[in-house]
Amino acid sequence: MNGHNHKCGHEGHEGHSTCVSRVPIFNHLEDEQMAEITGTILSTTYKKGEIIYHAGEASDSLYIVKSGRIKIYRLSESGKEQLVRFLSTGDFTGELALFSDSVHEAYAEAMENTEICLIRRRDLQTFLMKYPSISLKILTEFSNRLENSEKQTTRVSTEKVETRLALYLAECIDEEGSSMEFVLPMSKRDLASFLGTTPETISRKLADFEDAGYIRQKPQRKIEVVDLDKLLMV
Amino acid sequence: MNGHNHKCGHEGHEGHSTCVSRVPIFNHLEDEQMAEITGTILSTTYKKGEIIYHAGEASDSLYIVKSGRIKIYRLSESGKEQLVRFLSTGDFTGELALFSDSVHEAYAEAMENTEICLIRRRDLQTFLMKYPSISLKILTEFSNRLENSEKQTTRVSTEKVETRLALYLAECIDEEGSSMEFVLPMSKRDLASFLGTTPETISRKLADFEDAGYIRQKPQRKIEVVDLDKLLMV
DNA sequence: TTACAAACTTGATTCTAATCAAGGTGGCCA
DNA sequence: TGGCCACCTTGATTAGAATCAAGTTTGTAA
Repeated sequence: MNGHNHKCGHEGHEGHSTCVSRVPIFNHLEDEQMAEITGTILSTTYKKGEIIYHAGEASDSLYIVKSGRIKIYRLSESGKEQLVRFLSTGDFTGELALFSDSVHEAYAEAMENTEICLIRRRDLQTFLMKYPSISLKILTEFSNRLENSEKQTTRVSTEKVETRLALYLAECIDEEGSSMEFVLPMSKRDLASFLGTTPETISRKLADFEDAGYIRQKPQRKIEVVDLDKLLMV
Repeated sequence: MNGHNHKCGHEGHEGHSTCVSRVPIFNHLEDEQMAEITGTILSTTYKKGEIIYHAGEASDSLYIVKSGRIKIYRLSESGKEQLVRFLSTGDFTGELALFSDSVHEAYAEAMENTEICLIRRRDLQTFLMKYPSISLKILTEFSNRLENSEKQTTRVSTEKVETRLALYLAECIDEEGSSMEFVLPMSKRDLASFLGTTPETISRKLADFEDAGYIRQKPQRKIEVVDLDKLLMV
């Protein structure tokens, strides 16, 4: 395994003690319950670009992001890369392998320097039986993820690139609150991989949107949506 | 709601009492625990073609298939239908709405006359807290489903139709055990919707495979795979 | 058993997006 | 600050698959 690995918890190490208390799947527990979990957690750091786990590797831990950003991607049967999702603070991954396969099907890569908390399968299963509310949190997270994944499948199956891109931009705006401007959270290259197309096509379609007056592209991956309605009518 | 709905459990109604004991998410429990769950279950029947739930409808129940077959499909933003999965005896659905949205995102339709067991959200949550092992079963099922869904997204995003179809046929053979022959579990129309293509293209690609000597199409949706290796090299 | 509807096949055409190719731009490190 | 590398853009071409349009087959119900 890459990265620097060490036990944490009872050493009074500030950075680590907040690990459990910060993530949604645990922070609803009582203090002493959280402390119990903290005691079993391992902490690891990864540098930008390092692989956290890769497909085919046996898995026996849940990975929780303490700080930093991670991207999860898969390789298709023919070897092409497809971006699945991004994780940031509080998100977790590795769960597929924990509950079924025991082998990772995807790749996890640190996009910047990242701190990860690890819970071993055995410990996690103990906690799940002991504190059932943790399962409810994970079930909620899973069902959201499943919903997203199925929606994505449907879009890639039935919409053309233009529409997929427009919908994606609209979702970025949604998350932004009231502002009509946002920063693309990834390179266009990655966006292409995420939306199931090529960088060239992304480039062209964005240019088309701009020509049509639906959006305005600004420096530093900033995009201003000028006419959301028309964009969504594409 | 469609279908005929009635309480079951303590009436000694044979068909119903086995409802809980037959499904994987419950049948590992003690007899009296299963009996307790059975007491809260509602049973419903649907005729072929009836809609069990539809997108946008509020959801407050988990649906378990007691007998029959169900298909789950979604409509994309532009109104095209996409088949997501099939359920048969012992499978369950409706969970997305239970753990997060509370509104269905997909449609469930009975493909033949079907018996469904319903557990209300409130009851289910009680049981999940009381018997944590149920959560583990559902988590396992979710993670499998998530894995499938992400694999499907990746395939549709990165493989051409020919490859997707070949991979699908190969998976049918896998499930078949040692036989090199299987029956397509759905119409070609549905298969097209499932694989993110059109019936015409399915028809053509299967004809191509047959011409190339990789498969043989027989009456009644039967397909014999003659050369699996070459099929997978497509 | 016939008749009808749904499912399927095949052909011709069009369209979308991938691929190939060649610059351009910008960010970052030495 | 200069140079380099990764990212991005734009153009030309090709390929894959959708669409449109007839037929043909099949399953099913009267």
